[in-house]
Amino acid sequence: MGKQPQVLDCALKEGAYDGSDLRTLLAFQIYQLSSKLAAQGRAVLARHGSINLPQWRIIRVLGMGVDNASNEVRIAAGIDKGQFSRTLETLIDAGLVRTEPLASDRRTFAIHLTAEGRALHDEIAPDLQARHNHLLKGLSPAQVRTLFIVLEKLSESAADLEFLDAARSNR
Amino acid sequence: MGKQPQVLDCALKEGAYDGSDLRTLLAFQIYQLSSKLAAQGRAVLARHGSINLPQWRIIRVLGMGVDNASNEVRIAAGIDKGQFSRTLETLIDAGLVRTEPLASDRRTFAIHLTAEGRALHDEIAPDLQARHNHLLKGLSPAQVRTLFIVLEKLSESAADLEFLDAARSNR
DNA sequence: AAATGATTGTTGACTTGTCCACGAGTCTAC
DNA sequence: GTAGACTCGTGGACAAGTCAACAATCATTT
Repeated sequence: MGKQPQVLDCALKEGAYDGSDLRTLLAFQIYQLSSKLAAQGRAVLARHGSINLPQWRIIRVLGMGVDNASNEVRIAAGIDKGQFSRTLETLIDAGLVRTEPLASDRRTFAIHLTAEGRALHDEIAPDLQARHNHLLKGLSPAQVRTLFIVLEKLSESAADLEFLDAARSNR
Repeated sequence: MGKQPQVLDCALKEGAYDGSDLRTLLAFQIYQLSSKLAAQGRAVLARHGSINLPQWRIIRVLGMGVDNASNEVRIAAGIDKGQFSRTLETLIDAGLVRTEPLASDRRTFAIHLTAEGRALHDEIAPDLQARHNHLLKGLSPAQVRTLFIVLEKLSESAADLEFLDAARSNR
């Protein structure tokens, strides 16, 4: 492991996070981390049968009781409308969720975990909790707190393109 | 924007980053951020013609002069072997890169940006630099430094499954 | 020198993600 | 009450990503 420095080496001095090195290209690094986490997540799920990541993301949202209205669940899961529709269909076919119409808005419906879906959620969640703990164990409490604050800010900055217009008008 | 708190609210007290709330599920948050950054990146690239994100990732690695050997470029770009092969083919067809055999290892080859590829890189890079700066502008220098240190640690933790065995043996 | 194991790139097959059109339904303005 | 704008879900089409088999090549072991 001597070949893999634990922290960015001193060639990257404080302030030198300007993207001039691949390791400081934020979008690049987030993409690579996301891919690795997805592969790790798939390996965990593979030990619990054939459920896939999109399906788990929906089960997780339902299991946490965030909301049951279809559009709210989809938004919380962060999934495209078309993909959500198709993935939900596979969960219904597998008997893991059931839906019921919403009287308040006939375009939408409520989604609930079935007993089987709840059981699968409760079976898988501990392993993903262990993964979560594993990811955080090398970080100090202050680093963890900063990380989540920063992720929230980045999520907002990632939602707009105003920087392009600013760049264009500064020429 | 009042509906979108700038920082995690006080329901998430220090230490409460255990994944019990969707906002503290690290893999989930990284996945959502990565998707948003990809969409933002596609919007930026769309202003420069028809190049796509996988192609840009390769051009960026070549433009930064990290390496030219095919496998090293692929690893640096973080792309699957099959996808890399296909994406490289589209870059060659578009006249943006050229390859030449490597005498030292006849399995591999060197990849170079053509003049046209270099010009495209130089045209696009400022907009993505502006995006990078936009992402970091709401963060303090200390937060930025912590972020990159943490991303590196997470990248390592994301590469193994030892936590599963540890969890199983603790039962 | 030959056998064996590992690496690298291509290709096929499939999964997952994105984009869009459309229809049904809701909301708002008049 | 109606028209127009907008939302929500489905399905089609395509792009992007993953997985694996195979062949050629290199490295290691015998």
